[in-house]
Amino acid sequence: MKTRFLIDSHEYKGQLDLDLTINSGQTSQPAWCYKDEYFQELVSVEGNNCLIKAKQKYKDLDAPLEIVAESMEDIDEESIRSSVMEIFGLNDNLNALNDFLMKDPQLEPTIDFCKGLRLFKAHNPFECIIASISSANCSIIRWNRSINDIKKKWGRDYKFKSGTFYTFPTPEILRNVPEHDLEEMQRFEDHLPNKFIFDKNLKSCGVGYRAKFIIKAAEIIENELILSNMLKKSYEDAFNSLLELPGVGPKVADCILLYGFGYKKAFPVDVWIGRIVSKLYFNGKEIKPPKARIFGMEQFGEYAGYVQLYMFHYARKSGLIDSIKRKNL
DNA sequence: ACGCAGGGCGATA
DNA sequence: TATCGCCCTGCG
Repeated sequence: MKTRFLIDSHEYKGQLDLDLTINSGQTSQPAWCYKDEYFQELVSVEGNNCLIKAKQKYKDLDAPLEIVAESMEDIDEESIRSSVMEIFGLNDNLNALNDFLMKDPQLEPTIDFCKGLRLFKAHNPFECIIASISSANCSIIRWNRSINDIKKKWGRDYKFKSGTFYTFPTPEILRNVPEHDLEEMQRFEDHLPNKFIFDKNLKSCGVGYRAKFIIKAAEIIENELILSNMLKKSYEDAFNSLLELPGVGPKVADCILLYGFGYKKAFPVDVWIGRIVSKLYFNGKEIKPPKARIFGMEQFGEYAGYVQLYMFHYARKSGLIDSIKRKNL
């Protein structure tokens, strides 16, 4: 089945910069592959895997969003549309957000730098959890590569004209993956082919010491059905239950809640957000992450997630980041 | 080359 | 309860 439709800018509130949204390094999933003018990714819609291709028809933040969807099964166009709206944050009212930002002199300057920037929501919450664990103490390109490696090695492959795409493996698959090459080798016992290359273990995906966290987290998630219960929980309960997962501390938990489950009041504080908050709201006096998190949640309320996204992008683009290298805070 | 950045964890006081 | 050294890899 192949479906093509448009989402017009009057169907959502505010603008959309698709490129910026996909490539702003949000900890939900790796950036979508860009090919033949479309951003492309394999997404599960109503349990069917479906290639979604997205582009803005012309270079304008109010341009209609063109969607092409390809799948084996027939999938209701409305379902695809609502998945796309969710993934690209099109249900968020950026006009209201701008009104909020405008009232705060520290945030008002972010508006010009972040036009059309939306929360890039995870299409697969489990992938988002593993991506967030992988992202700890790690650069964006590195965890992006790790997640793509994991998909290639243990996901199901789907071939389309524009290339081969992979699902993210389920928790039951990932929990059984060898942690390192030694373990991979041991599983072959004495059937080891000569000249064998050990590249189907977690460490070979560049996740480093996080490999055991990932395997253990996959095991806990499979056993305890964290995913389906998550949305019924209050933010605080969901936060605390995520902290039970190995490799998940406050920052990673907030990323999972924000990008994976849509809790917009989450305010993930990494070193940069910590420094930016210190600079903008505490005269440069160093505020430690736990305090910065509470401050952000109280100060920005339901907009906290967006404020965090906008602050970081603004700081990168405006040169603020260069001026807050720790020494001259 | 080689030292540092990045978040979480477990040990320390 | 706060602080510190370590985990792994890419980059300057």
